Amino acid sequence: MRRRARAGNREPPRSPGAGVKKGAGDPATLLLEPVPPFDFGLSASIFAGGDPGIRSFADGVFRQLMRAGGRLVLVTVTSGGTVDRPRLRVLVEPGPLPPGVPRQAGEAVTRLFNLDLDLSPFGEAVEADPVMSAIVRHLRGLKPPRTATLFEALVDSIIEQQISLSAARSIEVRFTRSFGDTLVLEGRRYYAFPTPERLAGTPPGELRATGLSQRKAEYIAGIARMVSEGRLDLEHHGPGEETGALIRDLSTLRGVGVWTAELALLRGLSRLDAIPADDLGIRRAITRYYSRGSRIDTAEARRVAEAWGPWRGLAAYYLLVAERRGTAPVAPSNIHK
DNA sequence: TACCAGGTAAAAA
DNA sequence: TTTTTACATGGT
Repeated sequence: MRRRARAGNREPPRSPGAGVKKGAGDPATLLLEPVPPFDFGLSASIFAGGDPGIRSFADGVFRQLMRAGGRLVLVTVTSGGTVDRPRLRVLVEPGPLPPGVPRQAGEAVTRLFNLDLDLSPFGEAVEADPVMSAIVRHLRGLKPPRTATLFEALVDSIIEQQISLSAARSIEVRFTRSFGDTLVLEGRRYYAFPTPERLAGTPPGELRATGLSQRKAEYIAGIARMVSEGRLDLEHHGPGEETGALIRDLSTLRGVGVWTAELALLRGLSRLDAIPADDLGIRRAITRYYSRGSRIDTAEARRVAEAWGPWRGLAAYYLLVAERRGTAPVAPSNIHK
């Protein structure tokens, strides 16, 4: 049973600085209480340097255009708490907002930052692994972000196939700026991730113009068509469905191999037991922290990941973040099997 | 300049 | 059935 991040909108209406502020034309402010421990600055740092029109984190302020209650809203998130008593302040614009929209925006932010996730069993599960334990202590309160939809995670993962992350990022920016719905606020234009409907109706040449290969454009258009025509439902999966079964289901889609399915489930559904073990970046990170030799192969990566149990995908994310931040590995000689 | 980078499907052997 | 190839962009 997981505790839930609570929207702190239960304050009396006559108290204007807390809870949801209601008023004609006004934006709304929410207070969220993430399940501790949660380090907002650390968790959001993955978004630093992003396109300010799409998703950004700078000077402690996160901003993104999201869908809530059927409309586009700009959410601005800042931290007002500590790692052990985390609080997030969420500004939802523009007003006036129909009833229910602020609450749904809060749920979208909760999903995006995985605020309901309880990290404590993860730390306990890797206690016997001195390498991972040291990283977990170092990155205490780090939660992996999620995408708003599984569709978004799937499309991003397809774009990221084979090419470098920096190449993929620039294509993703052009892709979202080209086909995403937009909102203009205070003279700035913001872009939401493109919908299946929009992508299904986009000529292949326009998709390719963002830098996608012919193949990837076909994969994305094909999946977008299936979703928009109701032949594929990515967003209503059975919560009891096993990750392995979901990987097999997604892998039947053209353009989706095991790597893509695992990455999409990790980022889109927060299936933290999914690990794209043949991923070059993950193999490099495991090599760095667990072997120090030349890059290990997929089978060896999966063998190392076994020790992390159902948290193997989250553990891989911790490795990647640790590597990015230059966290020094503890000596592998301390590892006892 | 050439090669590699968070793969995949289709062609060729 | 197994192996090889084409593909797109950005960094080195």
